[in-house]
Amino acid sequence: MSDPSTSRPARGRPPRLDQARTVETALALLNDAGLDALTMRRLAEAMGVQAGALYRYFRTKEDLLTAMAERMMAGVRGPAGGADWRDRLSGLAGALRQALLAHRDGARVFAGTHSTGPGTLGFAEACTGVLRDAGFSDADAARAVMAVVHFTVGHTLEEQAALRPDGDSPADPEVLREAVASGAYPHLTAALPTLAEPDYTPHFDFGLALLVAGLEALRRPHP
Amino acid sequence: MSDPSTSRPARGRPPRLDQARTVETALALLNDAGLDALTMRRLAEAMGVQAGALYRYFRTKEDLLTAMAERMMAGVRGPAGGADWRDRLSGLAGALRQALLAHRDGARVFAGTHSTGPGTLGFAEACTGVLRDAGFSDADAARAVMAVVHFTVGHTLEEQAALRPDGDSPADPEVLREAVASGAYPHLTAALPTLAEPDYTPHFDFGLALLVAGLEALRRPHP
DNA sequence: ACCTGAACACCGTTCAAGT
DNA sequence: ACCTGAACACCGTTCAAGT
Repeated sequence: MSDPSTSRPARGRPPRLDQARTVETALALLNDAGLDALTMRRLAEAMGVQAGALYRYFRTKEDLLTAMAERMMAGVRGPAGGADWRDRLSGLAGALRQALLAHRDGARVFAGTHSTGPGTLGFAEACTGVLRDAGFSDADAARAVMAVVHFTVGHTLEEQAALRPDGDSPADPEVLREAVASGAYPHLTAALPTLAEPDYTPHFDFGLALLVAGLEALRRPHP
Repeated sequence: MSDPSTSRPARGRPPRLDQARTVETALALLNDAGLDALTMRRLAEAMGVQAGALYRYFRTKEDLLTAMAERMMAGVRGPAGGADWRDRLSGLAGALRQALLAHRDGARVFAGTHSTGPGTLGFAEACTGVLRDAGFSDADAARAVMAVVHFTVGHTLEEQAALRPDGDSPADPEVLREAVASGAYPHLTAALPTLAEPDYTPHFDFGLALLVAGLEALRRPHP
């Protein structure tokens, strides 16, 4: 029952690779080049190794991406325990958004994987705890956490997609402005100034406030 | 100013390919094999043509995926105009979810593209119209539509990911059950029966109701 | 005008062989 | 035990040449 990380005799040459350093390098490569350019070969090159060597530490590329998502979730914390449940939940959702924004294509990596590591589960545990402690039922707390996470991921997916314009085709708000100029979309025309806003934080805060207000209404059914 | 679809002399051999049929075939292939197996070569084979020929109709694979997303959005309608704004908005969000669920990996295709076609814009116009007609400000209507769409996409992404289990690794709820059994996640343990629920419709309805209730609260600030 | 055939520059993954 | 080298079975995309 000895801890292998301290007691293993380290027979043979010390490895040039390990999971943690590889994940860290992969996240750096992600930031530099984006998800589409993150290939096993390029990652191997960054580690000074052949591509095949990576498969001693990750069964598939998907496993690597899952480890990257788990690493992004490690250390995602909301405000301290004293705060109001509304602020704690909003804080956790905001911290999730920031964690995804911290790496290029972070939301895409997160949405494309299903980590069950301590970072991811700890975050879900914290969110659920805030709502259960606030008096919500187990089922309502579970569903509310799902709603908040799904909204946050959906929002950040869009935010990061808008963050890096297409290169060849014109930016999204431009196309929208043009299409709307035909006069066929009067409501979108009115909404355009807000839709074309480059700062996504107010959009996120608005949606999150909607969810929180909805939860509040759940507890005071008769206004 | 003649309509080219009727007046073009059709010189040369009639084309064996066209955009609409190709998109239709691609959506069928998507349903059969999933997004990862939808390659230009396989699509070409299904159309009885070489892969290079597709590039006469779609500049890139991304253009094809965008056309597929636009096709999925065509004909997405909510309930008729008489209904209450709450029901109309919920109906539109539900119709969006159903449109994404109608094709395997539909949410992934939608989230990965940015159609500015009439189907997509028409849907956004309808959503915005419901809220503006209900008296919400242009900015609130715009942000509320974004929140509803982002929640719906995030939710359906998860729903479709859960829909087809991994093959090799055990299903997600199973892993969750195991991790939670360690006792380190008391709140998740309580939430587990709901989180592991295979029917996602109640989860969707709950999140959507939260957003709608939040919008209601926006109009009656003092309960 | 429309499509073929063949190529280019890549992928993820596997595995015998070296050290 | 750890990594190399080389291969396998693919990709998206381009483009001269055929019809």
